[in-house]
Amino acid sequence: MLRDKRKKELKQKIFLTSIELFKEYGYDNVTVDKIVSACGIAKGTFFTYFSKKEHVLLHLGNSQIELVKDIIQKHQETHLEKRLQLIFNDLLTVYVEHGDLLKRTLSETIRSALKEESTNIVRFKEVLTEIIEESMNNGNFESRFDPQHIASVLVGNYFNTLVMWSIAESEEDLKHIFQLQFEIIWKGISNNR
Amino acid sequence: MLRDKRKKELKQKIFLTSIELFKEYGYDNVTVDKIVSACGIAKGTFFTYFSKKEHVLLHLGNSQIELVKDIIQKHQETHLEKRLQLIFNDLLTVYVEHGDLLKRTLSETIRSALKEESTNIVRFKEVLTEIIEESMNNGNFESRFDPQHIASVLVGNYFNTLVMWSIAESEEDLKHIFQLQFEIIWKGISNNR
DNA sequence: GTCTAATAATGACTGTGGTCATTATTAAAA
DNA sequence: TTTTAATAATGACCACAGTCATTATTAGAC
Repeated sequence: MLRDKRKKELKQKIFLTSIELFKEYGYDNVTVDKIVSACGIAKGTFFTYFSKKEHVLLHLGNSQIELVKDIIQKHQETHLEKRLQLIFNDLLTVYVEHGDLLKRTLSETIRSALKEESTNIVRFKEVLTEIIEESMNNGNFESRFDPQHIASVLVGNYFNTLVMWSIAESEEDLKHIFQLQFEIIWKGISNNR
Repeated sequence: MLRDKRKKELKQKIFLTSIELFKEYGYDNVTVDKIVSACGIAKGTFFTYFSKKEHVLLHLGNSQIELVKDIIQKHQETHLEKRLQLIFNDLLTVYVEHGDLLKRTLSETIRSALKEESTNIVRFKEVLTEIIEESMNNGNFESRFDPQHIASVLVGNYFNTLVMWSIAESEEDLKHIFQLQFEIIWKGISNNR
C-alpha cells in the first residue's frame, strides 16, 4: 500500500531531521516546533509518529539493538569468549559514532526500560542468553552458572562501561576499558578451576 | 545562624512532603503546585531549594549514597568479599524500602550522572576503590586487576541488578539475584588460580 | 467515477515545569 | 534603634511538550 510506504518515509524523515538538529544544537535546544518546521509538517504530525520527543532517541537506541541480531549473525566464531568480544566491540562502535548524543540516548534507553514497556534491554539480554545456551549445548562452553545470570552480568557490564566512560569524559579508549572489564567478568563466568 | 537552620528545615520539609505525595499519587501525578500548596509556600520557593522537580529524587538517591560511608564504617569485616556483601546488602535494603519510587529514583540517578555534575555514582565508585586498595595493602586481598576497574565492575553490577530486577518485576528476591551475580563477579575478581 | 469508511494531518489550546523582577525578611553595622 | 546589605520568598509570567476536535486524504466498494 502506498500509504504505508509514505508513513515509513515520513517517520524516517522526522527521525533523521531530529537527530541532525540534536547533533547540531543539542537535544534541549531543539524544540518540537523547530523539528516540525524543518520537516514542513504540523506539530501534531510529529506526535503521531513519536508520541514523546524522547522517543526519537529511543528509536535510535532501538535501531542499535535491532543491529544486535545482524551483528551476532556476522560473528559466527565458535569460541564464545571471542564471539562475545566481537559482538560488544561492534556495538560500542555504533554507539560511539553518535558522539554527544550518546549520553542522552543512553539515559533515555535506561529510563524507558524502567518506565514503560520498552523490552529493549530485556531483548538484548535474551539474545545473549540464547547464544550462551547454544554454546553450552554444543559443548563449546562450560560454566557452573545460570545462562540468565551470565547474560545479565554481561549486559550490566556493557551499559556500565558506557555510563562510566561517558561520565568520566575519559580520554582513555572506550573499547580498551571495556576490554579490561570484560576480562574480569569472563574470568568469573568461565569454568577454569 | 538562625536562617541556616530554617533553610535546612524547609528543604527537609519540601523533600519529605514531596516524597510522601509521590508515593501516594505517583511522581507524574504530583505537580509542583500541589507540593507547594501542601507545604504552604510559593512556587518560586520550591525552586530555590530544588532547581528541578527531579532533584527531589536525586536528593533521595544522594542521601542513600551518603549512607555508603556509614555503612562501610559499620562493617569492619576484614574479609573483603564478606565486607562487600554486607555493604551491598545494606544498600539494597535501603533502596527497596522506597518501593515504586525506586525506579524513578534509579533512572534519575543515572540520568543526572550522565548529564550534569552529580558525582554521585563516581563517588560511590571511588569509595569502593579505596576499600579495595586498603584490603590489598593490608594483604587481605590479592588480585591481578586494577582496583579502579574492579570497583567499576562492582558498581555496574549493583546498578544492573537494580535495573534488571525493576524491569522484570520479578518475584524473585532482589538480594538473592544480587547474590548470584556477585558470586560470578567475585570469582572474576579474586585471585584463585 | 462516486461514495464511504478508515486513517492521517492540522494547529489552536492546555497543563506544567521553570524564570525573574519585585517585595519581604534577616543579620550585622552604625 | 536605625540603617543597610545580603539573602529569601513571592507569584505573574513564559516556553514548550503534548492533546484533541476538526479537516483533509486515501483505499477500497459499488
